[in-house]
Amino acid sequence: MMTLAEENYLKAIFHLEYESGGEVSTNAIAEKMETKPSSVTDMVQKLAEKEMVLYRRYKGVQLTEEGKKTAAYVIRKHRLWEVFLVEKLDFHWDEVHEIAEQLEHIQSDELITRLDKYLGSPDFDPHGDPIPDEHGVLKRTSKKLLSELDKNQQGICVGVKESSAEFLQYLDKKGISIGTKITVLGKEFFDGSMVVEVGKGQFFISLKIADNLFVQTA
Amino acid sequence: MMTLAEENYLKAIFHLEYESGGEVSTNAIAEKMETKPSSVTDMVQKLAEKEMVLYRRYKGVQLTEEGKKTAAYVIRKHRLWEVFLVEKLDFHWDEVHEIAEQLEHIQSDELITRLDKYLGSPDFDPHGDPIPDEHGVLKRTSKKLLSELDKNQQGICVGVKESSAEFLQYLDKKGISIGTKITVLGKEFFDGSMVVEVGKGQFFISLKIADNLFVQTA
DNA sequence: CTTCTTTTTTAGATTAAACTAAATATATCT
DNA sequence: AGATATATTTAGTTTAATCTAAAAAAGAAG
Repeated sequence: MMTLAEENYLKAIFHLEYESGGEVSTNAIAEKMETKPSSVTDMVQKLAEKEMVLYRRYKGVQLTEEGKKTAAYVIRKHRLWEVFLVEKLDFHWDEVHEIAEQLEHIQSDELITRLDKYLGSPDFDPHGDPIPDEHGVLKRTSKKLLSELDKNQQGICVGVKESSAEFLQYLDKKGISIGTKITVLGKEFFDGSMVVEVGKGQFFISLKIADNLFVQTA
Repeated sequence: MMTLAEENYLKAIFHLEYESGGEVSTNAIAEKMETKPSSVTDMVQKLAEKEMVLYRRYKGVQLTEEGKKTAAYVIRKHRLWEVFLVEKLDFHWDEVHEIAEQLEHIQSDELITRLDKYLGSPDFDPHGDPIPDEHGVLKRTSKKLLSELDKNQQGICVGVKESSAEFLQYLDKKGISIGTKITVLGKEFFDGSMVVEVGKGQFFISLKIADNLFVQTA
């Protein structure tokens, strides 16, 4: 069995591998986990003994198949709970992360099987991130930043990159929430600002905003 | 903040105080927690420093008001989650204890407020035990064992004392589940066996069965 | 009111997960 | 290549929660 701390490390390594493609460094893990590199070394050695990662001193870490499966399952649980919190308990999408961070460690396969069915086996969480299936496989997603869209393209808002209270308030004011369709009417080259259409309105959006908003394209 | 272990000790002490009325002994706690008395002493001293219990060496322990409130809240969370598991996820009543044992430690007042509302603010859990309200107050319950009923009395099944798979199968076969009305038609003095009416049927029940079934009386 | 038993506490050790400080690899730069 | 900087690991501590074994207090019995 995995401890809570071990599960959190596996999750962090999983995300880092996804971002970088290859092996993951001790420092990168330490930064993501908000801990010291020496603590990471300790833990990584324990995970290597449990055959959850391949570890070469001074070189880096890589998840084994077993490690990947375990990490994906924790992420699956996290995202399913987020769906539950938003869909059933009416939480706002930016309030659920910390609670899901706790719920993801509840140990009961039966619970997750039933929760998944109860929620209608969703493919994405409230932030637009894909939910791994029972085998740890992630659905391919076409999620990208609004700033990456070109003139005349459109996308559906699926989440935010960093959610400060002010930013979410701004979105509310502009009538943007999950599922809102956004069309790029114009794009300035020199500062990346845009004019977008949302519902019946049109307005200006700065790069800072467009760089912080995830959309899904067709 | 309370740690997971501390919360479990408070819960155990709460239940023991309820059973015995007065102060609780180190040994009693050790037995309930399935741990050694020396571990209990350590923990009880920590809880005393946090002013969750009153502790007099060699004498015993007693919850403070703060300790009672904290324990009742953990129990409230446990029982609300049990309702969720049975009502929403269709778990059987005897499968939910261990999962609720984990869920009860999730820290988020907002979560519990919303969960309670979502479940319709239930007063009892699937075992017929009362759910403490937001202030830690327990609804008075008239829950008793079926074996305590006299001839011609009736009760509504609210739970079981010890739930083995065989026993629950037996109940299923006889058409008894939560909410079933049971009327005592006759009671043998020398062995405590009964004849009961359930729905349209009448049948014989041994003391062993009647001693294991909780009913609520008017 | 001593003696014996039981209960409770103390002292010292262990494990998981973190930390600090020091040592050792690896990487970079002139 | 040699010097310096950076990354990583090791060694030794700390804290929470447990344990075993030994000591001390309380309760029971003659």
